[in-house]
Amino acid sequence: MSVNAQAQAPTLEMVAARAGVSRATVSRVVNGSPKVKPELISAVNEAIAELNYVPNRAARMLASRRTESIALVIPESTSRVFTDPFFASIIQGVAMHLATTDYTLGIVVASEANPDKTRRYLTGGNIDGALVVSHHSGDHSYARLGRSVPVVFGGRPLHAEDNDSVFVDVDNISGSMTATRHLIERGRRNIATIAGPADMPAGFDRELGWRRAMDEAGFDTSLIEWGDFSPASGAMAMRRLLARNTPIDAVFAANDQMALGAYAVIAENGLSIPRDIAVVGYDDDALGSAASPALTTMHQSANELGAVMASTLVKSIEGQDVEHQTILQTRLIVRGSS
Amino acid sequence: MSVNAQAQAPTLEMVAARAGVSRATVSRVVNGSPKVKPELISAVNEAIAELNYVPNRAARMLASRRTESIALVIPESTSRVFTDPFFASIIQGVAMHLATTDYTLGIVVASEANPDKTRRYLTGGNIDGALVVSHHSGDHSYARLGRSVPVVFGGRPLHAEDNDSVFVDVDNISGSMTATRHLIERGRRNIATIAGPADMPAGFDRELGWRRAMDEAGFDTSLIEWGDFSPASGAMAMRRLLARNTPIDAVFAANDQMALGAYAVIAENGLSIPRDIAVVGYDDDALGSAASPALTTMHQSANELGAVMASTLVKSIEGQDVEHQTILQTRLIVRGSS
DNA sequence: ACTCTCCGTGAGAGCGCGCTCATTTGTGCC
DNA sequence: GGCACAAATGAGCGCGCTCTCACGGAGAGT
Repeated sequence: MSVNAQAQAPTLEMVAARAGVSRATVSRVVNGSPKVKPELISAVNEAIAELNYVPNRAARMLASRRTESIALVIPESTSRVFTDPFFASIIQGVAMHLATTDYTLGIVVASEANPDKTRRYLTGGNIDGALVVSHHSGDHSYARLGRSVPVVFGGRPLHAEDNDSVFVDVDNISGSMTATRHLIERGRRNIATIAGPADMPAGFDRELGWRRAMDEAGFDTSLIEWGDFSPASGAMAMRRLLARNTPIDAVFAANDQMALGAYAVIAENGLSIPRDIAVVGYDDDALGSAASPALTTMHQSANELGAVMASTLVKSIEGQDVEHQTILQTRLIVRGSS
Repeated sequence: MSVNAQAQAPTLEMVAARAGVSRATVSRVVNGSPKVKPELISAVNEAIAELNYVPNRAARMLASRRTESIALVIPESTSRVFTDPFFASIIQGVAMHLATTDYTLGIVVASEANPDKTRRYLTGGNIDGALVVSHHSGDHSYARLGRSVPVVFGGRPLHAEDNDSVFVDVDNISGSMTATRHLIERGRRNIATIAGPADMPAGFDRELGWRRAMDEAGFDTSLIEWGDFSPASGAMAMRRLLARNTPIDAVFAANDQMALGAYAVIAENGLSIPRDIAVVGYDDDALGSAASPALTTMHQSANELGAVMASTLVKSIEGQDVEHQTILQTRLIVRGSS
């Protein structure tokens, strides 16, 4: 297969000849310049339609020095990037927003062989802007990138001096406070948490929110075990919590997957949700609503995060003013498990 | 923010001057031409390193008439494309493969305002190849696209005359036969299915596989209800099945989400999995393994599908011979629910 | 020793478009 | 009716690169 005929794609020149005008005029029409006679506009448009003309992206980039493309930089191991549903949603969200624009998306996994080449690519005029997302809040090594090209970060910067960089984040701290307070309002007192890794903002902040809400209420914060956000790790953490032989009447898990991992262990131990132990998760995964009982959770959308980041970046590329910080709110979804 | 300095990115010309050679030689080195004196190669490489040179993508595209970018065309409504985890995984899989190449990904949602413009874009020399994925097997309206540019389809083509097109598919039929036979081997006889929509290949084929396996064993195929792949629809389908008051000792659900929806209903009715009703799902969702009991399922990966499609397309763009049909195998994962 | 071949290199012509600047055409005013 | 001025259009250069082709020099053959 694939002799890739490709014929001869129509060019500006051909359209111009057909419409009886100059290239410049066609270019003006294509780019919506206001100062072209209406009759010429329609003549050109006709020619465009007849020839099935579409501007050549490469030529346009070269001439205008704008690439209409942005990079999504993910400083994580390749395998991680491409197995984690969080990143899948981010990518989807970014792609979703860009679909409404003329921008194109390139994905860069930064831990690739040649880190320098990555940086050169990013600063070498191949992209109009970059999105940087990582699970690890420490990784703001791309902060300097912002000097040569607009950058939007996903996740709060770790260092104070980064406060001139633009970022979008989900409000993990107040989200987990909300979740924990909800359990407290339900009359629970011995509220455990299955936390995520402390070196990820989502892990660290959600643990922090739980601590704050517990402190606020004057409750003990020793009931904590850590997982890695996988269902299996949630199950193991739950097992360790129960093994303490301390009263536990509620669990706040840092994500739904761990919460559902805990479900199984709670059931194994002959306990009932929510009667004996109330459970609240985080993320509003599709399956939380299908679990039995349906899982109470905090709704947040990586999808939305990606879309907002993309939209912020595009605005900033186009010279509009943008918020330096955008915090996406999460909301509590109460279901049967609490 | 964003005064976008962008300085002056080094050009081929500058590298040439610095290395004391001509542009052509630098170009040869950059593109790995075999016929350049070793000493010049290293001189050029030095200059490249010193200047931090990276080739300008746009210029390269223009001159070489190769864009190094491919389109992922998804003829579905925008909202569908960007909420369905199936597509997220496909995108991720494609991106994963392309990350190992120099290709860039553009996503096109075909139901956009201007279908003609989409087609013109695809045939207008803006991409080197296209990937077409849809849930709806009927949608091979892009078959003709293959004449101007290499195309790889996700999913089996519906029409026989399409058999010269290249596609990659997961083996839904034999996968669901395997799942059903597994239940039969476990001694189940009244095996129901919760099928997916018949206008999607995944729905249609998985239903077909169940029928074949049931026919093969001489069992009755009347125990069928349809859902839309969502957990809620699985629950409703299960409810309808139970309402028939016919003996049911197993359920094969066309995906894990519906299977887990059924879990809840089975529990509500005081039945036990797998003692009273064995359950098998499809897809190997992360949560299936965390459910209680863990869900037996068919493993398949949209991620892999995307990666294989991308790899096939790139090969075909580069003139290599490719399989016209690639069928990805699925495998049974036996867990506690059967 | 002279020509022939071949390999490595350089010169230069585009690729299709945007944009500046000169030119043409049209309009209003004295 | 002639002039100034504005608006609309066209001519042409250059973006950074690839690629063809011509050229120079080294080795081989007669």
